[in-house]
Amino acid sequence: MMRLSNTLSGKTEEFRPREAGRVGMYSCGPTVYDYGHIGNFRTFVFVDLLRRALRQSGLKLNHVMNITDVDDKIIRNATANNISVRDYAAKYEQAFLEDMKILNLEQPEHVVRATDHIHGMAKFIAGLAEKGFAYKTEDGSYYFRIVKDPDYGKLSKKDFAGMEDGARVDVDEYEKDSARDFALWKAPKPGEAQWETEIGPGRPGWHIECSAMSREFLGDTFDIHLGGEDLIFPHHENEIAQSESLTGKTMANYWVHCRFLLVEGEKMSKSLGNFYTLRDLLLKGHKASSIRYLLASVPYSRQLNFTFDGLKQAAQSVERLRNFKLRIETAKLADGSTEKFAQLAQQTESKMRAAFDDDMNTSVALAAIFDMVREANSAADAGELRKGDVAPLLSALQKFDEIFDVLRDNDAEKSRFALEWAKSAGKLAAEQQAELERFAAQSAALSDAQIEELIAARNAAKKARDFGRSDAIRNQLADAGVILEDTKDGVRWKRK
RNA sequence: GGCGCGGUACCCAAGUGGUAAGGGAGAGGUCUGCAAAACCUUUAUGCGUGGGUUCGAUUCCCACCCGCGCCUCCA
Repeated sequence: MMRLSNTLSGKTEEFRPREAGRVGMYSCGPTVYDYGHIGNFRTFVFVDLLRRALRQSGLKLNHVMNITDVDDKIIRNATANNISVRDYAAKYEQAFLEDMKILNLEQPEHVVRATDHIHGMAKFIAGLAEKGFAYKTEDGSYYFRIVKDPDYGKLSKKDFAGMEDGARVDVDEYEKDSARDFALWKAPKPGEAQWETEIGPGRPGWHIECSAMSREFLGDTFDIHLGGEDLIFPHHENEIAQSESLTGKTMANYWVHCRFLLVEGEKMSKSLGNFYTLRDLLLKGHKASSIRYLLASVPYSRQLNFTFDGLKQAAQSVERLRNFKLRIETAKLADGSTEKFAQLAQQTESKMRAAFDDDMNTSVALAAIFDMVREANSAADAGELRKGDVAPLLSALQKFDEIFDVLRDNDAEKSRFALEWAKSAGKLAAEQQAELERFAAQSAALSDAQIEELIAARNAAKKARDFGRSDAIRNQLADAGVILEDTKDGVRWKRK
């Protein structure tokens, strides 16, 4: 059974789904006002890892993720770019979905747009108003009345009881009863997106969408609510206030938050010049798998220090795992099998399972798989590995990759995608143009059969001790992006 | 100021009241016509500093120093 850090209780707890074998979870998705940055993706990678681990442990998932496609920033940016809010948001929603694919993030069972559920939100607010938790101001906005909710602050551990209502009201907040009250519904303003609803015209506040949509898809109470740690307050606190005030029930049993990502030890920010979108990194030549690996390698309950050195290290680590897989898949081995490898593989699977169960400790899971790789490599070097040993080892690798998903090598096509995107957006630097051409040349260049043919020719040349010719072939293949490895068992090759 | 997290080798990073996982880098080696790649071995008498508890602390307690987060839009 998995243990998870529950912000609500402040403890790491056994995860017990409400319904045996099934888990209902909600994760806060992106606000599509710009391209996603690596901080965003740390959280999304974590959510993806958790999804996969829960499923691997036998649970059936019902996971909802929202896309916030109307908010202040979107409206502001759309206005600045002189396009409609709808078109603006659609562009970045599309980009986000592309980025998810680049990072091998699975699609949640339900990806829901805020603007497709406006009426549900209006209805939700009407319900709150009916119970006295919401009030309407003169301009037609609605606010949540915090003094009505004695539990307010329970997630973020803030004590609002001592704050006398009115004593600290900011004079600028003229419309609200209390400075702490938050917007549920914003009255229409000229030029802004707005909807006609039963509570009047306007647009939803940020917090209400998650309350309304989670309830619609998951019910009054569900198992896990996920998000970045910065959402604890006010966003998640407000979701709880809205949902629990309306239904009188617990909204979610487990509130799990991913810690922040730092860049070179500092908070990522545009002013510090250490702000990177996923696409920035791909255009700098980093592989999608390196990025996913690095983001996955540190447990979510710890801050992750993202560095370019770390990214290189991650690339090496991924290579090591891929090379091992290639090695045991292609090795020429004697028949038979050895009990110790079956045991090793079995133990590795158990260790990984235990690591995931222990609050998604990905570091420990990685240690387990690398231990296996080292032991199996040693044995293979010593000639102890047999044909029958390959299957259990591959099985353990597969279990690993069902969660981490870094062994498939489709990095080149993803980098190429990013380059082509940059080209169409007019952001392509000269060296990136060259890189793009190189990709084009490579993919057009050689078929597998042609590669095999050239390798055979090189082998023949080597046998005839015509090293000039064999090296020329090796260079030709290298130019085409094919890397050769001479091993005891013959030549192994892979595309770069 | 309030609340919370962390300081472990050159870098990233687990972990535990009983003597430091894993990865990367470096060094050495195996393999090779050479090279690359691959693989192996190796690298912290010590886990921010000072006290305390204990037979024993990196792990618990106290103080201090440093870094980070939230408290306002933010993954």
